Amino acid sequence: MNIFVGGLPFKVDESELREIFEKYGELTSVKLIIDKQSGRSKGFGFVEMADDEAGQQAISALDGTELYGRTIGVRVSEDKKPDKRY
DNA sequence: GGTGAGCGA
Repeated sequence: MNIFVGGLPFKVDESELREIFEKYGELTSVKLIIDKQSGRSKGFGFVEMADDEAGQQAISALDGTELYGRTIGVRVSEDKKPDKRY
């Protein structure tokens, strides 16, 4: 399941994001959005978990919690691509 | 820099 993660401190990277969510289940994908203008984190990212129930638990456990002094927001992500058929 | 939505195989 795809998960949106916002409110991240600009100091975290994909490796840290992965470690955080891996505590609740196996991850299949981790994407931390990097601003190409500055090369730094945009403060949010996406995490895909192998198990849907584990993803729900991760959202419930991590949403509203603090990370490096910042309160993060974790939500379910619908899709990253509109459509790829034609 | 802040409540945010990814762009590559």
